[in-house]
Amino acid sequence: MAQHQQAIDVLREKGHRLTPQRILVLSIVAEGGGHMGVDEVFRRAKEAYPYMDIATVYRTLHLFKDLGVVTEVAIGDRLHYELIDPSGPHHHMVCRVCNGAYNLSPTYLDEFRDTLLEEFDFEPDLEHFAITGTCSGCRSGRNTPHQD
Amino acid sequence: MAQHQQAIDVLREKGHRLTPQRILVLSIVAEGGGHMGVDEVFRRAKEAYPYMDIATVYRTLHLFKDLGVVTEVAIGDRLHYELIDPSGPHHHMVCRVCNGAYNLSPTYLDEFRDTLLEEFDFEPDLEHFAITGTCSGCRSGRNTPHQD
DNA sequence: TATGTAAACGCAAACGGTTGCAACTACCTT
DNA sequence: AAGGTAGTTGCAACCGTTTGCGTTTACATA
Repeated sequence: MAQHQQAIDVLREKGHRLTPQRILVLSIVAEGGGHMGVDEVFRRAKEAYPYMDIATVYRTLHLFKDLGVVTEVAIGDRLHYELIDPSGPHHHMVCRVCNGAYNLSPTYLDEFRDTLLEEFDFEPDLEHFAITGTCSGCRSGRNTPHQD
Repeated sequence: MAQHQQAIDVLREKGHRLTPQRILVLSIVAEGGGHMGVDEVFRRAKEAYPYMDIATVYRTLHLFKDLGVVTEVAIGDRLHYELIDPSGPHHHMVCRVCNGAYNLSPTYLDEFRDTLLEEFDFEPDLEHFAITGTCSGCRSGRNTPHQD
């Protein structure tokens, strides 16, 4: 535990209340390791505390995102959440065949951002950004497709 | 009219039925010029044919997308549709302040695609892809924000 | 032109996500 | 430690979108 202690401190500092529901959601996201879908967070939260409401999960995750303690990642048409990465921000590549997710350093997008700024004076939002595509294994037919 | 005659031919060739509803939706999207939200398509369709159902609009737009006669563009959290551009595919830059949309030539993303392929053997789906950000006018404070 | 059949429709129910509201509670003040 | 209050919760209603299903209809065939 205490992997997310600083996240709790951020809550306090910004004047938000430390409710059991918030601590529960935070610990679930923290323990999950990678990014986690809302349904998965809700399922685990309800296991621990049966009165947990899905609206509370959504509100809590949005709050954490606004406070910058979790990052929001669009995978397919669903949003996933993960504890902010202490090793710095990164993007995601998600394979639409096997659903595998890979991290991508922001340096690969920096060049693209610079081009849009120079050419069009347009500042793109590329913060927490998932690129869908087909990964190496699935392109070669080595992987078996994932169902869900 | 007949701006979308070839789209109708594609329907016939692929063995789909030419229903009045499909022709209506197609002509609405074609006449709209730029990209159009589902609600706008539905509103206009219902004006012309009051029995029109929202489910039919969704199914029809999805069919047109699969057939490649319209392109689907995510603007904010809603999908918009436009007739396939005869001058070739393009991406969109959408300003999150004023909602303005700008076309972007694929050449700007080609380099990025090549990098991902070379470095990770990952083939990104960048076909019809909208980049959110802040446009020139809004960055300088010249524009007034759009409400909706 | 009449007939048969699968495709497409309209409707209603269901889905994931958001919002309004009354009840509750974390936390500040005393 | 007790009280007051604004922030938070759970519930239910709602929104945009999708899906299941019985009915209708476009189109192939005769």
